[in-house]
Amino acid sequence: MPSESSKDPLPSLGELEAAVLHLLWQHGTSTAEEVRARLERPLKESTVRTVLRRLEEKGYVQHETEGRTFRFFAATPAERVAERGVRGLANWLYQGSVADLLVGFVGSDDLKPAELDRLAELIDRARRKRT
Amino acid sequence: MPSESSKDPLPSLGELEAAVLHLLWQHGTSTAEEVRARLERPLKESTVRTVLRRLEEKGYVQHETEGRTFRFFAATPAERVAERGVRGLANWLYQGSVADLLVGFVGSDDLKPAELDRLAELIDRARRKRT
DNA sequence: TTTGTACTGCTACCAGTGGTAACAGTAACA
DNA sequence: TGTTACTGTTACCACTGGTAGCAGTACAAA
Repeated sequence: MPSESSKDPLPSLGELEAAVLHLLWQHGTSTAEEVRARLERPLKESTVRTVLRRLEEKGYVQHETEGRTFRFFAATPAERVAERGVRGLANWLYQGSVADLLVGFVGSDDLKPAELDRLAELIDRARRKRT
Repeated sequence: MPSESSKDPLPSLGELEAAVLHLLWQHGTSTAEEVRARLERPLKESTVRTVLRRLEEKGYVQHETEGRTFRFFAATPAERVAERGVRGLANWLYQGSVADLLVGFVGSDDLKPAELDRLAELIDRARRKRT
């Protein structure tokens, strides 16, 4: 897949950037030091702050100031990233048809019956809401 | 989304690489010159051949020799790329659960009614088949 | 036989991105 | 007032992807 879903507003992420964003999703608002402490890799704090700043420039993260300390939080929920990703793939491979993209999955053994049920219900609810 | 679904065997593609692969999917086996002629951008043939070679190194493309000419073709069908892509997203965002990925996606209100309908139908069919 | 043409093989260059980090400045606190 | 905790800025390096030139080689026409 292309590294980026063409020119949509969510740029792609490196591995470390992704890991940091994950930590923010998992643990909520955090300081740079907290993020650093949670990372597997032993990194300098300046490294972590650079990554956080880049994530912020890319729009994935925001921060608020508490005293003189920055507290970072994810500006983009995982669902939105999921959506962008799926839509990017669909655009790239199937002229934007999400259904075409997912045909293979829904038809295969990838989804357990319970999951299918859950999806069906969600979709039903979304459809009702939209009428 | 991360530029690559971690360490899976299908590396990410640049924009031109993606365009070339698309042309191979669309038109089937082609020479470098044919690919070049079909690209919107006016590029030197050596450029196109470099791209083809890189795609081959990455495993997306293969070639056969016809006389002294290389004929390139896509080694990976679009469906496989789709699968890798979706699975990569699921791994990254939802510990591998494609169902969770879809749940977040469907819940995000961003699907058009027509897409919802098609998805609903796909899922319905899968459910019926599975009983 | 020579030479032009059509290919491939190899190499290069440059810009952008991401990982990693040092260093300088500044506010606060002991 | 010196140390401590932060932020701001800058740098460096590796890798990737777009773009392309040039050398070599084989075949075909003259």
